Amino acid sequence: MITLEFNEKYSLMHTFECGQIFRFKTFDDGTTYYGTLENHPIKAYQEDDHSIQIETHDDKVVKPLVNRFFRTDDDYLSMKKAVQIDDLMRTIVETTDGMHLLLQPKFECMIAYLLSQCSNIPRITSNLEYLAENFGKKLEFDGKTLYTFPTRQDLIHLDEMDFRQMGFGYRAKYIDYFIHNYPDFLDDEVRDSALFNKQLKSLYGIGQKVADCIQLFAFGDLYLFPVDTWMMKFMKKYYYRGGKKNPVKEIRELGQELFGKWAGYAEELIFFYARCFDSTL
DNA sequence: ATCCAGGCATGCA
DNA sequence: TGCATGCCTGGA
Repeated sequence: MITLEFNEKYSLMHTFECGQIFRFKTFDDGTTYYGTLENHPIKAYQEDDHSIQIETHDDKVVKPLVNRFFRTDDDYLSMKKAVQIDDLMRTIVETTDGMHLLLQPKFECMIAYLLSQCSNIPRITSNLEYLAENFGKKLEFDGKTLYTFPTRQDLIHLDEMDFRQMGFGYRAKYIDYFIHNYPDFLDDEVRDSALFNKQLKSLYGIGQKVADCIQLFAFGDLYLFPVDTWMMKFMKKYYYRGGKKNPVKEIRELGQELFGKWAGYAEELIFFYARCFDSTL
């Protein structure tokens, strides 16, 4: 048993349901979630508002992984203060209270966001689960059957046609290309954030939005403000006052101006709120 | 049924 | 640099 304690509220449900991650599942309406990290089974349980408990098969090995994954070192209270720039943002912070960003395993995260374009959460989830169930490792844990996400080596024998048959559609060629042309820069010890963003965008199938999501969710660059259709609708309605038809670039920059180094947190709080709590969008 | 999703590459001004 | 178009496919 591993206990993670926080000064602030930590909501497992908000964290796993906000839309940043796809393959953690609850069977009890949001108190307990099951998933995997690397080759380890993870059961996460909401103990109280400020602490969660993790069960796995090897606490000693998994402890550093969950600390990293659940971002236990984030200065969440400073983030909340910084992001509450007006009444609307105060409402959003209150509504989504306890939602934390995660630091996701990078290979799975990259596949997930390559699959995300013109798709939706249920479909992305089922695409990822198909990969896990067919090419990952099966783990029995706490009465549940869990599947690890496959490594690149586990998928290297597959090609575009295989991925098309899995229902990936035109995204199949991006997955195929990524797996067979895995770039060295992803494993560089030292990263320059701006350069890294360009390097990601140079990959086949990765544009500004997917690059920002990968860099935010799997590499932890919290200042990024990914702009998808939800963010466009939200920002046009509440903050963006330009007149351009397709102001993705300006809205991305506006997000960074408004929320600074916490723009990534702001984006995810807004995304969750826009999708689940604002019926006018 | 047509239309559109959590975008991107491509071709063209 | 900016904009239009096609892309797989499942769900409304």
